[in-house]
Amino acid sequence: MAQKPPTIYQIAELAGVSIGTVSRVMNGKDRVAPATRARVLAVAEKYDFRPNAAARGLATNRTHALMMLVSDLANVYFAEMAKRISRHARDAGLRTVLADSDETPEREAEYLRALADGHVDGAVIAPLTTDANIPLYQALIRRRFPLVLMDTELEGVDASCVRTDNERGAALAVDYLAEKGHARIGFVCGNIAFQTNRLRFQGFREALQRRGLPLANEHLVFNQDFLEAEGFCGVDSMLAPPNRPTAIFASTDLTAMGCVRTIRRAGLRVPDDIAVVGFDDLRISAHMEVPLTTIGQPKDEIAATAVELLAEQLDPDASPRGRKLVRITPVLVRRASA
Amino acid sequence: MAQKPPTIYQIAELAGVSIGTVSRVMNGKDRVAPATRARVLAVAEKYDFRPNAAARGLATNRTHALMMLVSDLANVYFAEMAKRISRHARDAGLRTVLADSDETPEREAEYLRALADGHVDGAVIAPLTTDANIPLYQALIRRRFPLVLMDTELEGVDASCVRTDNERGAALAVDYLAEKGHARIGFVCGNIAFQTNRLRFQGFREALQRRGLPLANEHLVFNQDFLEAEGFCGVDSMLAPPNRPTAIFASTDLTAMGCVRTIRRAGLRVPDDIAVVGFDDLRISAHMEVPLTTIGQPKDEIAATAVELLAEQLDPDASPRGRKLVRITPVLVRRASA
DNA sequence: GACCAATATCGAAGCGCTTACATCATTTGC
DNA sequence: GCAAATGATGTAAGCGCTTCGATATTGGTC
Repeated sequence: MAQKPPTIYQIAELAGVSIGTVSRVMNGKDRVAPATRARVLAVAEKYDFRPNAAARGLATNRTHALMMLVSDLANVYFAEMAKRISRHARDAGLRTVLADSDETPEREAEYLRALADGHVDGAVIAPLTTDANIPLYQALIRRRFPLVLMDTELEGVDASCVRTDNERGAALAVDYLAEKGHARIGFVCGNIAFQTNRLRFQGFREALQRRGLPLANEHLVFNQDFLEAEGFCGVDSMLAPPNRPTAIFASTDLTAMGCVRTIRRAGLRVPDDIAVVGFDDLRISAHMEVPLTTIGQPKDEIAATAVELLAEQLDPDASPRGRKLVRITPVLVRRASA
Repeated sequence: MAQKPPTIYQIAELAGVSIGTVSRVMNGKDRVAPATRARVLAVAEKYDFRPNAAARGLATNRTHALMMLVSDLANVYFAEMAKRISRHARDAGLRTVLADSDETPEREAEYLRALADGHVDGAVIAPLTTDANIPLYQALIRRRFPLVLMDTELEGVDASCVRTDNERGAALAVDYLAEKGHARIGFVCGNIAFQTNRLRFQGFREALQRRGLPLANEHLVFNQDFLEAEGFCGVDSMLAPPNRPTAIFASTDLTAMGCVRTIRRAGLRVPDDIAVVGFDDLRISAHMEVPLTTIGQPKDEIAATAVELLAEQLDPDASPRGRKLVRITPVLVRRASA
């Protein structure tokens, strides 16, 4: 076990002041005579004094930490987001406590409940797309627990939310493809359990309609299980010659990679025979054998906004909480696959 | 801001007992009359009572949290490890606080120093391979702060450590390749700044010697910058016909993917013209266009061991701390690339 | 030089828990 | 039946900090 670090009492004693004064210099809010401040600081430095987090938390009811709850940390997208959230949180003076629900509502519930024990001040959550935990979310909101939803909104949960404008992103993809002359565009959907993917499909369909482009059922694939995350994408079904699409929009880069792989294995070329557009712009997407053309989520903007929205709610003297929905506009990233 | 949750006093009052009793039933260690326990539990349940973490921490000097410090959370390998660590930690009753040093010693130092403020009980750290922060590590050890190093050992830091047996892994790769008849085996090293990669190189060279296989300088590439992480791997240089290697061992799957890509772009086939073996066995490695043959790190075993080693140190009545080095034996995963 | 407003500092209460010890009520053993 | 042991619960002292009201000090002012 660790050895006892110095407490505020010892520092006060050593600096010849009261603990109140030490506290004030450590927090730098109140005025303290420059000489005193210097003396205290010197002692604190010398003994490597760090105010105990628990004691501070108990006294102020603030932990300076947030929980980041995602459904699968090993998913590249979430990993990238977690990194960014934790960086922005740090810049805002907050630590990041990690929580991975492993795509199970039970575990998500567990973490949601744990929020009440006060080990964090608030949470940034990429919720599972399921109704199971809606009541828990609502309870948190009712208690005015600081909360920001990321990526997916929750029906009946009046929380702030940041997400990419998925519908718009899908439209971007369709427009790009259409302008390149593609008339038969297929859609391969990542795990349909995610709201994100559903919205992308919706945006896709609408964009098609807007342009008067047809959508054949056999040009539509919906994935369900987690395997999709690795790019088993079921695109094979639409590769048969007669009515094959000339382009495919995949609702996720991971899915898109699966498509490219399958298409090439079938002896077809990307983008010559079939063009592929993904969504997300993961770090690795630029480095595939066929660098992926994709709809890029401005990840850093999303992360920054999420932390900002949370910080707002954390601010004790802020205006009354208003639900905010921030839609971030995605961007077309042209590379080789389309 | 959040609304006040109930305290132990209110629960005690409502259940008609003293706070001591409530505390005892919440912690379940001491004996309490079954009837009383039931009553308290009922009240606690009804009011959704959760003992305040800060107060608990202050009283017990335990936070039930660990810090997981890595150099880049968006690196797939670390993301996978973080997920696993956090799962095992959770199973051991610990939360995981995330820290990403972004590969800078300064930030690493910052987090190392933060450990002293007691917001976590211990740390699992994948250290940067640099001498810069050795003194900080030593200071932590001196204070007997619970610490487990992951993946890389630190000269002069007497801490427990779990890592894959990198030398052995490299030997595995060489042996496999040699037995397949390859005599000219090249080596492409991931970021040489990492100890991990250096050890893999060392193991590679030794295995070659042991088998009496030659190692030409032009069959050796060392990467330095972070780009390597995405698979820019500099393998092009050894693709010229006359003395081209027939197989390549890449010290990282990410690097191996870069190799495969480059090789195929050059119009050569993997594994027919050049076989490629990677190291790590990432989740995506199985799903590349050419599924990667690789040396698999038993990630879950590493994570479990790390948490275990830490838990040992956390246990107040454990035997005196002894430094432990646990080497996990990697495993050859045969797929298509070699 | 007395008085007042600032300014700097002290002192103590309190944050919500755990836990050692005290207390009280039962049993048990003889 | 009574002392002692045993078990259940209450009590209160911290844990290390923040913060608010009280106190001490300083420097102008007239």
